[in-house]
Amino acid sequence: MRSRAMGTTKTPAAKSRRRATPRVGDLDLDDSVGYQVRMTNRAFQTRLRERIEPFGVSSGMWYFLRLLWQKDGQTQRELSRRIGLMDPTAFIALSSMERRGLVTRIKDRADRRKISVLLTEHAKALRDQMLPLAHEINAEGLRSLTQKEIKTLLGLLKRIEADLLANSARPAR
Amino acid sequence: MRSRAMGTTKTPAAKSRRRATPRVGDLDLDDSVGYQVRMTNRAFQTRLRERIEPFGVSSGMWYFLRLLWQKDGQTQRELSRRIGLMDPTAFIALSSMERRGLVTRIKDRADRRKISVLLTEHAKALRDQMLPLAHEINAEGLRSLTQKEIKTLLGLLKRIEADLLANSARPAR
DNA sequence: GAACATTAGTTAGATATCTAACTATATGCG
DNA sequence: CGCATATAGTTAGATATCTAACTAATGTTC
Repeated sequence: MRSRAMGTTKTPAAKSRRRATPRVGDLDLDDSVGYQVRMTNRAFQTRLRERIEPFGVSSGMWYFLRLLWQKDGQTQRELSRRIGLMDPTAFIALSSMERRGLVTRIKDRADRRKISVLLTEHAKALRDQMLPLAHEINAEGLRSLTQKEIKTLLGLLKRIEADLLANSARPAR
Repeated sequence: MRSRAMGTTKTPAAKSRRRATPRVGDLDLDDSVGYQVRMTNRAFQTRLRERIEPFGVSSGMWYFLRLLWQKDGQTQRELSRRIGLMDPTAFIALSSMERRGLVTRIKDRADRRKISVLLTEHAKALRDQMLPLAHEINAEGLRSLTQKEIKTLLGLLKRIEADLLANSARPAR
């Protein structure tokens, strides 16, 4: 367990000089939603990586595969927008996917700026093996939660995300 | 809005060839807790980065600062454990913090394997300016949530994290 | 007390992600 | 038409993070 109220107990090591700055709110990490979201995310990422690496798929490729399994032939821009990643990130992920033989990229002849991303037969075949993994990881992480709690959680997280993105300094992507 | 049920509606663009692989559970990203946690985390990270970069502090350094503001002079290992990062990650973060004049590192004379990390005066002075930022970001992200909802959220996230880490393939860190 | 095991830190190499700035193509408008 | 603007993709460079393998110091055990 992470200790709480660390700021107020006088541990031996924290001795003498501690009175230069006044206590300012002190926000314990245990009570920080941002911190906890980060930790939970890392736990998910770690499990995901463990499961999918044996298939030669990295965690960065996973969400692209899932979108492409739903609808093949999307452009890089469409994919990056849907996943919520910046274009360069998508570019790198898709390049490495091409190198690993998961996708091919062909120029759109109607609009030559666009590039359609197409699954290879190999990547298509992975679908039935790999989609169940998503269920497994969810089952593992959510096994102690009721359906109702899951709905609540998703709702709360979406509200937070929306609120954070709402008054962005930047043009909201 | 991200579209749901994309796998079952026939969008014009999805035309002809779509019948190679059978439908297997299809898990929409909108309903995936893992995905949503990831998105919410990214939103937090982005806001955090915007706020703290002007102070010459990167998001990776932030959690170290917060721990050190609570208790100065911890070892790298203690810090990485508390934050939940691997040692090399902490090493890199602390090295860059040293380069930027936020911390100094001195060898423990009793146990010369250990290195104590100490805040510089500059980093100590940042505390009062920067801690309020954490409140601001929380306020921004959580403004539509009640205290009760926040408690619920934290509880659910911690349960998920614990469940995911519980039956880890690896020795649980 | 010498051999083995553990602990703290580090190095190396991979992936994931961002911002900023660039190229190429397409579109719109006077 | 021809220039200005917008869009799709790319490149460059920074940070964050991981695993694996290494060094150095300490602790343990017979």
